[in-house]
Amino acid sequence: MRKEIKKNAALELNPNVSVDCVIFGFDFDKLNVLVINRDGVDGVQWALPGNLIYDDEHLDQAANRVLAELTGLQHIYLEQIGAFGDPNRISKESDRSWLQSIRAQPEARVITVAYFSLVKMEDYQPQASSFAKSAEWIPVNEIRELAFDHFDILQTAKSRLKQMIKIRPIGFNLLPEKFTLSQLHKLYESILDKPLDKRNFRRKIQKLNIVMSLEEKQSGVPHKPSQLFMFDKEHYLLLTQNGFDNFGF
Amino acid sequence: MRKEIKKNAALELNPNVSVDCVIFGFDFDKLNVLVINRDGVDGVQWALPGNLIYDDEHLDQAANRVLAELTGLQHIYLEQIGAFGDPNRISKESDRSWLQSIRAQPEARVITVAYFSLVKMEDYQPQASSFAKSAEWIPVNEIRELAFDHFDILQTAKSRLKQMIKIRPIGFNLLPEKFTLSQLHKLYESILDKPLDKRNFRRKIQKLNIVMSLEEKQSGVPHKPSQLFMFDKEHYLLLTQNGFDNFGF
DNA sequence: GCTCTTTGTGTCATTTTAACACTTTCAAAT
DNA sequence: ATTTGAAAGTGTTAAAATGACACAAAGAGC
Repeated sequence: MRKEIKKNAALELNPNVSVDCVIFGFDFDKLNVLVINRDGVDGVQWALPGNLIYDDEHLDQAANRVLAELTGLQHIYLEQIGAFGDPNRISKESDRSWLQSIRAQPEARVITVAYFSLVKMEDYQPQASSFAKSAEWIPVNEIRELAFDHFDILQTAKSRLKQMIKIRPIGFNLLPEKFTLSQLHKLYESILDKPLDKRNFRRKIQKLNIVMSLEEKQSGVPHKPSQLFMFDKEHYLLLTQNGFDNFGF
Repeated sequence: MRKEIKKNAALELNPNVSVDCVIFGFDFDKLNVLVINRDGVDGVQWALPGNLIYDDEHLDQAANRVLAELTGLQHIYLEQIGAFGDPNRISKESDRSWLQSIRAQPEARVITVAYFSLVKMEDYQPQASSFAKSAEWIPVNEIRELAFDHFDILQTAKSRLKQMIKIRPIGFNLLPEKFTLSQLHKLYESILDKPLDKRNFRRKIQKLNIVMSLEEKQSGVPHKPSQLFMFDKEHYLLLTQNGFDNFGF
């Protein structure tokens, strides 16, 4: 596996530019992020899935490819966060030695372009491959440290997400087709990291016209079953494109 | 001049990563952007000030350096917009031939990291140097075409600015120390590209507590002189850091 | 049929918004 | 001295949005 990467690297990997992906997933309780454990690094040290780009590759494509290679996740809409590139970003010894083992030019200055996305956890069982020893969902709030400058990137992604939630609808990507308003509510609370009044939340969501109530209810739950909803794709997309001004909580 | 750059390039310029700067200025009437005309390109074709980074240089520093080298503008807070890097971004023949004349590796794949900033036009008289044949303020709305993918970058910067104006105070960087509310009003209209009700605007601004009325008035104007204001730096900075939720127009 | 758990719902006081027009002040021209 | 032109400055009102708050309904399991 690693050999194949090295071979390509010799041909066309750009030694100076990499991509890293922050993939958020929601387990109906809290936000999680997809991290990998690198082959060849002792002990457990999580990193965001990322690697060098090819010379003739669009950045967005590179992000999708790298994510797929390391975790198996495919067909995900990735949105750019920005470029990170402290020339001294390789400060940890474990990062340095790992690069020695995997890169043709381990000392090269690297600029990394970070991407993020929101996905339904249930639809994406991560499958580690390439230099990823494992790939797992970890609760965002439990993460204290990551390889390279990945912790910074994660923080930036989190705050970008908080910002985004106020100007665009979010949820379509994080929830299953049919969902309850309580789940959506919990999702917003997880992202904003604060409690939201249930009734006011429901009022606001309904006014956006992005959810359609189904005829169907939850079943098998040991309490009053919840009404199920779907997103109204047309309105949802419209708001995604145009954004909205006043959705502050 | 060009020779000096080439020499440094041979030593440590990173052939794959550049920075570009979108500098907005306000002339009390409309938004302008700072562009250069490149030496060695026939006719007039504007470009954003930008160039390759050095290998050991922070991205932010590189942006500041390049901006200073090309236009003379210094000590400006630059904020990152993101990375741009279509592998086919060099589509125009003029761009290609210009790179041939100036770069050690003119065909190299380049990722550019874009920055933007807001400045007081009066404080910054651009002084072209290095490979910039000229450097000028051009009204944003008159720009139809730029070199490379700079037009895309400009569009992104504009929309980022529109977004930013809703969550942070803006003006401190674009207006002189003492200014009138009408000037601030016009600035907001220029950025949002739509008319705003005068009374409602003033009410909103006052409620933010970021402006302090001075004892002083305009003089020499052929109409009722305007009250002068200053920004209340403390409150202004506080809001810059914390942002605000509801400042939609 | 009792218990447990989560769903689902309305009101009211306060704040925010958008729409709207006329008087004041100065410089310049007559 | 008077007039003219041009921008500054100011308040009200109706409609909409916000935030705070509590209890009945529905199902599963025992």
